[in-house]
Amino acid sequence: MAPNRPTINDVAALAGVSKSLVSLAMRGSERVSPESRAAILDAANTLGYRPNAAARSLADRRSHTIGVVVQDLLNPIYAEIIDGLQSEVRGHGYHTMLVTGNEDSVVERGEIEKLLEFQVEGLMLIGHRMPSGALDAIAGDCPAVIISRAERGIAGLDSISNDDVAGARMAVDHLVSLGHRSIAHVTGGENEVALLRRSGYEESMAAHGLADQIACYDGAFTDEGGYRGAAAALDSGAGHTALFVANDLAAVGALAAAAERGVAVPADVSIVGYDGMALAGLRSLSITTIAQPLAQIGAEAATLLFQRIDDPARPPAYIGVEPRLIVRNSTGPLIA
Amino acid sequence: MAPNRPTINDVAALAGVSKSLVSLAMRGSERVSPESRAAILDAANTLGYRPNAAARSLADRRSHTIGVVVQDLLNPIYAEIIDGLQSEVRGHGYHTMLVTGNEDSVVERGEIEKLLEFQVEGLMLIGHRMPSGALDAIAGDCPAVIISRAERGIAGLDSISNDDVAGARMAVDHLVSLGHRSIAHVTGGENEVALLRRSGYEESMAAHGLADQIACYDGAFTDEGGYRGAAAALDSGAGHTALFVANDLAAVGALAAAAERGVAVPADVSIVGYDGMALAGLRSLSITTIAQPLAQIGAEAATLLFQRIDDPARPPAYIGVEPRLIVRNSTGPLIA
DNA sequence: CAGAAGTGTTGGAACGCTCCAACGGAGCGT
DNA sequence: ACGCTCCGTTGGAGCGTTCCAACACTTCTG
Repeated sequence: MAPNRPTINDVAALAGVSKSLVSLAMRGSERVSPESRAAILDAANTLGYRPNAAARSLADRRSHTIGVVVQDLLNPIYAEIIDGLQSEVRGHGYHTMLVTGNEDSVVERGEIEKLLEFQVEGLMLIGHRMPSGALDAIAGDCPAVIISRAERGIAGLDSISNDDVAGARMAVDHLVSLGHRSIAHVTGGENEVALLRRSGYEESMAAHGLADQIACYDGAFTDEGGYRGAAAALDSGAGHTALFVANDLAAVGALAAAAERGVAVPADVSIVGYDGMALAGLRSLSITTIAQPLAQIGAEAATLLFQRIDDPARPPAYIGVEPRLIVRNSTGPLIA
Repeated sequence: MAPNRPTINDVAALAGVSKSLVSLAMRGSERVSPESRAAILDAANTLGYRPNAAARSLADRRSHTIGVVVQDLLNPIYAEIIDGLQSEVRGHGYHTMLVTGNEDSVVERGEIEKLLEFQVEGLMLIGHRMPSGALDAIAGDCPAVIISRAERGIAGLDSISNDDVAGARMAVDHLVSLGHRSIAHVTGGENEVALLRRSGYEESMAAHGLADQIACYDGAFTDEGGYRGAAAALDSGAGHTALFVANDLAAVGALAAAAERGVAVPADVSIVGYDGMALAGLRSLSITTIAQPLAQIGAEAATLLFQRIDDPARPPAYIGVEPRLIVRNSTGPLIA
């Protein structure tokens, strides 16, 4: 810890120029003579000068930072989205500030507030749990994009997500095409995405004339939640031959519940997950899933955000990306 | 986007007091009369005032922020550590700024530089890949703690890690006690932690009189790396009956490689991982592992950091936490 | 060879906040 | 009535930057 960090004035003094010129040189301006530039860089170097970002952002009213709020780091799909995000954001010369909401909308609101105090120039909310009223307010303050949830028509707010209802239908369609009829659903809880997937399940079941077979078991978007829901389904005595589990993480838990009960997958029960997280694709899990293009979602979200930063008045945009069925070894034909 | 964000002066004008008093009130000072406080809060509210963090940190030279650099978000163990961290940091009234190094030491250095420009008051490096020279420099600039790697004796730098060598020995000891002799190691690459685990493996093999059985296959700390290394080990024709894989993520990949080859685990080959990530414990994977107390590591790291912030001159501290063997279903006795 | 057009450089104002010394007025004791 | 303290309050300086108008030179232009 240097007793006192060198400032631009120290550099200027050492280099024998004015602070203005140092400022110019540090930002790589053209209009600094080679000699001055060399002297300045030299001085900066020997002093260990580092520009103060707070002062900079105060002076030019730009923080060059965008805030990313992620619901739950423990779900690897968010990490995959963030990976896609980061490179895009860095490419635009911005810095990212990542905070977690801890699946608690109060904490989440607080963290967002903090980000706004930092004058972030844009906000990306990944898998948020906020009521839409709050979103309204946020969008009024700062360009924002919602990832993983469709929010159409809120002024100043763009969103990108896959079509969860369609995806859920694809899962059921797949199972039905394999001959399954008693297809249960392990839910992801009460959040919006979970509800969409659930309604896709119900719709598709009804469309196949299986309305009477609809059975939902409470779960969550965690391995533990999937375990719990699947355990309930398997222990119900209803004789389900297939499970559509709300997400991949939960599907891993469901696999565990099956293994624990000596229920073979897919011979006795087929399991379909959702999200397409990389881990689920490994041969040792090999979970059939409805995959979202995660990295692409991250990258496109960034694009959306920068477009809005350029033109804040632009009408709200929504990008829907297509989920895709990936058949692996956790599903198989119904064995009569 | 408000055309112009309200400032402390706007609030002061509306409330009919001075900006100094607003400043006091916003920070919850005792010495503001109830009437003034009410008027100020009211004005702030109707204007939608939000203090500017940049201006604040410029003025009082404190950012109230600590920077967290994580190597690779895709490895869930980091998420678990960060979870432990965050609550501790929030509890101290600090905010955290999280960036990823993308497993590239140049990017990592750049991100750290950015954090320092933001005047973070402390730095936590999780699983970093920097040469120690660079660490020296960083520690000179800012209180820092290294997580997951022991760095003893660098002034101003604390560190916390588990004992990777001892952990690796435990893994081998466990396998030997099950009767295995041809125990191969799938490495985690050339980084420091991977090398420690490797040397623990070699030491323990030698100690058991199995020096001639030592066999390392190149892998990485990723599922794909584990897959690759395990594939090489299983295809080598050396008849290994056990694999010690550098981390859990890689062990998942190793499981996949085994499954793909029709090699039963643990009947044909036993597999031990390292880290204790939550996912590995699920019944469907059930990987025997050397577990680190992840959340505890995060929390203690935060404690260490705040101690150093309080007393920057304190001699460097190192906390070693004990890894622990967790036996699951991926290991079993050698079947002759 | 005067005036115009650059080039490189400069000091000062501004950004929005916190800190500090100092203020006036109320309440106290003498 | 006087000074004293205490309390709530205030204006101004300062934090480290960027921006801007203006500067002194040099180099062109007609």
